[in-house]
Amino acid sequence: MTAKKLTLNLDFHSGLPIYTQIVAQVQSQLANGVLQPGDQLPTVRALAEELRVNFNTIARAYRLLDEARVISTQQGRGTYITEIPPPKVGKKMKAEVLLALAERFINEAQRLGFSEPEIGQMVRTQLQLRKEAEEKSKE
Amino acid sequence: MTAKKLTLNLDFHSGLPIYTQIVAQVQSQLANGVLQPGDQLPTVRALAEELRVNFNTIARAYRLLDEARVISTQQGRGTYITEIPPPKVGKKMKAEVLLALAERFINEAQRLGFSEPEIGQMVRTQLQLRKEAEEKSKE
DNA sequence: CTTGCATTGTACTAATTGTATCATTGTATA
DNA sequence: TATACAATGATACAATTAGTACAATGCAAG
Repeated sequence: MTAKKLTLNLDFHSGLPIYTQIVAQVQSQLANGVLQPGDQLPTVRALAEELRVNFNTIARAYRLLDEARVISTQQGRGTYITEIPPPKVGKKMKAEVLLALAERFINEAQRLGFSEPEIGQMVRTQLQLRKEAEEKSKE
Repeated sequence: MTAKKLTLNLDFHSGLPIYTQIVAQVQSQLANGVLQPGDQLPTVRALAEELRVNFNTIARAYRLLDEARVISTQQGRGTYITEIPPPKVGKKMKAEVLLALAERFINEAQRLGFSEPEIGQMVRTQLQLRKEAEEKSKE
């Protein structure tokens, strides 16, 4: 078993759902390089025991991360950080698709208590970071 | 689970609304140190049964305390005395969650072939629409 | 190579908890 | 008394987490 330790810090009284906190921290640790592509995450049951929560809560977090292509969960095998960044296989360039995505994102953020300015600021920052990263990689 | 006992003394003939008495006594016990930040309060139903009152009355009291930032009520979880010490940690974690949310959204949009300017434009548009809707509803 | 079993994630359901909405009650006041 | 309004109650709903059973995978024993 080569699963990483995955140290998570949950706040049970923050008003944020456990599964949301897990998703956030895994993505954060991936962005920080603490987690690397190919790393195996703890099993849903192992992490559940460590965090003292039900393993379905972990499964829910993993499912969200899987849907976001951040990790790959495989029944009977385990869960791994996705090896290659998601392929850009855009074919439906329809504005409606992007609109729906944006609405889902904004709704979820607002549901969790974030204000519209906060949301806008975060998106601007993230897009700017990616833009800079692209320019740097071109050199 | 670890909910405090929360001994309240209600006077049903004082002319003071039940929910007002609950609010006052919770605040009083917090000031006295009987209740500590992080403590979990009884569920609305448990406290309602103990006090022989409808649980909506408890919910109303909890809602007022929540609006006063004295407690944090969380659907599906419970209600907790607000943690004062780690405002920094709380903020940091919230930022992390929003960041993760934004990253998921942007990743998915890019995976579908949308460009960064397109994504930014869509979010700006949606936020602007909501802002206008809010202002209109205020009139 | 096959079989059995342990490990791992999945699906579905149940339980727990707060929320929203409207109805009822009771009381003050015109 | 009639009416208006605040307090409380009833009911249905939504969000989160937990429980249970199952399916896929891999590995080791035979």
